[in-house]
Amino acid sequence: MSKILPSIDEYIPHLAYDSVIFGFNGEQLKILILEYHNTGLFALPGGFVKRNENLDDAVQRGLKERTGLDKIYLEQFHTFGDISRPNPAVMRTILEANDHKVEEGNWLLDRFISVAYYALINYNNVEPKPDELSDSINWYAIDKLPPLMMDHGKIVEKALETLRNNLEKKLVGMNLLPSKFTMKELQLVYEAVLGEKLRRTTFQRKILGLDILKRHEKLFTGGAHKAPYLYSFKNKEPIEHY
Amino acid sequence: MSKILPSIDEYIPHLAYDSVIFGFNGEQLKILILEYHNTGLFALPGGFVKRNENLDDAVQRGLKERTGLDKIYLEQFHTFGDISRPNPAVMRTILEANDHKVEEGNWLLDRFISVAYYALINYNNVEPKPDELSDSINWYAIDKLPPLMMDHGKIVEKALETLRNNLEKKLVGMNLLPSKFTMKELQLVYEAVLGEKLRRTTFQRKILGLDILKRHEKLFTGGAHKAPYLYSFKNKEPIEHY
DNA sequence: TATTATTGTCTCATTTTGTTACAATAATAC
DNA sequence: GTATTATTGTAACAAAATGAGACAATAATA
Repeated sequence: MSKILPSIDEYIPHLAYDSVIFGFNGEQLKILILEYHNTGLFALPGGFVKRNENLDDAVQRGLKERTGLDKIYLEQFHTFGDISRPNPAVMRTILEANDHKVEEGNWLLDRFISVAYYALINYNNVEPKPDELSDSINWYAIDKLPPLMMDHGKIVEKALETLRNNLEKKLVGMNLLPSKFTMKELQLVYEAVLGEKLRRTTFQRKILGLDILKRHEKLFTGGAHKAPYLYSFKNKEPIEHY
Repeated sequence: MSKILPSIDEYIPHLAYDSVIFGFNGEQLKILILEYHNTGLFALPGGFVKRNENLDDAVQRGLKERTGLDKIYLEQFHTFGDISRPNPAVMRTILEANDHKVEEGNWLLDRFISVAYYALINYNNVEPKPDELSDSINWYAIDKLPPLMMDHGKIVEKALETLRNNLEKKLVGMNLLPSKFTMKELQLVYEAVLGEKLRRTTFQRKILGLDILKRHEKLFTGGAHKAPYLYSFKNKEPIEHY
């Protein structure tokens, strides 16, 4: 059972990252949360930085291991560096629940500074995979998160705040939707992120006014009503077949 | 001459901070830049984080040592973590120019991840003090910076970008002006930060509309014209006597 | 062919912003 | 004193952006 722990020789001590991975299921904004074996502890997916690895690459690597997704839109939003934030007791609990013997002074029990990133991914492309210490990884709606360990609750809060503030600017980098989408779907994303309803006509006019969308064929869903157009972002190659 | 180098026992390895300290002289935005002894190298003021010290506190401490200012408006804006960023040769040059013998493997020559902060301070309250390794610290206008070492040029760029994006929101935390100031002075700050001229009447209406200013007595400068009012930010105690 | 739900667009009201104008000063020159 | 000058505070109107509602144009179904 007991796997090999990350070694201090391979990683930079005292430095970690945590990632807030946002996904969208069509109506709600969700986040990927890990649950550790036999501990009842919930946490953000995180990891360590190799000694010869760029910080950004370390996060991409962790994200790929967990979601299978490559070259994801990632944004660093804050570095958490209070002394109070790490909790050796929590770390020890996690490790021991996994049958690791943890000697006093193990680097994993030290103080950690954590660089936090958020990612916007397409919920449907993803097959979440737990890491060695966790028994599950699941999507949770942002208003129904379990209590998170250490300061991970604060990290999520700050991620959401940053995302809300930058929504306009980050629209284009957005990966929450498939490459072709309807105006309605885009509006739902906005509403899920901002947490408020928007007016359809104003929203449509504003988005079209930004001149960042390319219009494609119509989408016939079988509903008894006029069919909406599909759009894609001008700066991205749309994948054919919706 | 040779002072004692910071010891690995006291500080967290591989972790540093750099600060972009903005000041305003009435017309231009300036930044504090260090010059290292006998090297011709220019750098941002930075430092290390003590093992039992909050990250934010470390930056406050460094700022206080360099400017004498306490409890400054500081904002963390990015963490720079590329492997290419540190340059052991540069660090060795700096240390050896200060008559330090640097053994191979010294922690100061390692890779460093740097958390970058910017500060907004009142130019006139400040008596910049160089640190042990530097022979001078000076204000430089943001469009006339000397070539900075390592990635410090990029750090400044990103600081400016962040400041411009957040100007509205950070207005209140602003310390670029004395506690009482005229509308004209405030407009000059905006123009210096944004790098563009603004229209007087629109600016005035907009700022007053935010309802964050308290109006005080008039300021008589001796000019042959109507005297402007002095204002202060509602959330800050104005210091009497302009 | 009528009905229903939803979409794209138009119109008009409201709000915000851009621009100009102008009266109200503080000093100075006469 | 009184005219002159530079700058400020604010009003007034124009232009642009946004809010809110109306409505015709569909895709299905009854």
